[in-house]
Amino acid sequence: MPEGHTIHRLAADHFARFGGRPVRASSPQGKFSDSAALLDGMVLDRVDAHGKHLFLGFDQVGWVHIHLGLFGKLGFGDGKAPPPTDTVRLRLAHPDAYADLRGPTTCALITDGEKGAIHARLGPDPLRPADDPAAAWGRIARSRTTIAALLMDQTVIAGVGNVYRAEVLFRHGIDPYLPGRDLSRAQWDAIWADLAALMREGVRNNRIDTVRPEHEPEAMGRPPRQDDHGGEVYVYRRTGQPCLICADEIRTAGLAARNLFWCPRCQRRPAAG
DNA sequence: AGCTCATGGCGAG
DNA sequence: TCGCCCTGAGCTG
Repeated sequence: MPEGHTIHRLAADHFARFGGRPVRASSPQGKFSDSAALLDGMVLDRVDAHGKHLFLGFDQVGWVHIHLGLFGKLGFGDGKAPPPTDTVRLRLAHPDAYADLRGPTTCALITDGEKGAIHARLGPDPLRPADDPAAAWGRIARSRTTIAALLMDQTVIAGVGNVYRAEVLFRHGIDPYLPGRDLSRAQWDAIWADLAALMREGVRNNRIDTVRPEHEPEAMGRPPRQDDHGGEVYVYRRTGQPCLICADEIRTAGLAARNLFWCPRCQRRPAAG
């Protein structure tokens, strides 16, 4: 369930549970056994997150670089850890808590230099306060690629996934097929600011909510809705359902091997000029 | 038991 | 653009 907000939350949660304390490290599944042996007994002394990349820093050893991919999960537990199941790639534990990592695309022990190379190839992250949206604008403003595809390109902007891209384009009334170069600077600045606020709230609540209070079904005089993914959204996975604002049918289409969702009425391309 | 799908990303053609 | 990697939930039989 990982977009950038999840990763930043996981970084903070790891530090809260394990920071400053020696941890036991193991790889019940086996694929990370050699590195886990190096980490065993070491102290987690810093964490970092950039986009969907999570970094756990162990002094004297290096960084554990984790990317959850589409399927990866990190599960926390309190107290003494139960016997792990055989899909646990990495277990970190001390007497009071444990964390089990399953199904990640990446789990590797890396150096400072290797970590730096990862930062260098990622675009700015709305959740990293020092990151500059101008770096992304430079790519977008001269690209013929659709804005929907650009938002998913982690070298352009880091941390946005399929939910935030669909939702932020809806919130700004932007046609997902609009080429990046046809977006205005004002639109981009508004998208960035909105993403920063939405994702910040996502970190806080550990879920994605994007529906403005005035558009909540109750406020619109409609019965409450049950979303199957845990948060309140306008268009994501609402194919065929009525738009919360205009009641038109939400559409879906494949775009770069992912499902794109949008409202054809609310997200119209500006008249050609 | 087997299929499909999921908030990702990579490399081959 | 496609196939592939990683796992688990929610269907269908």
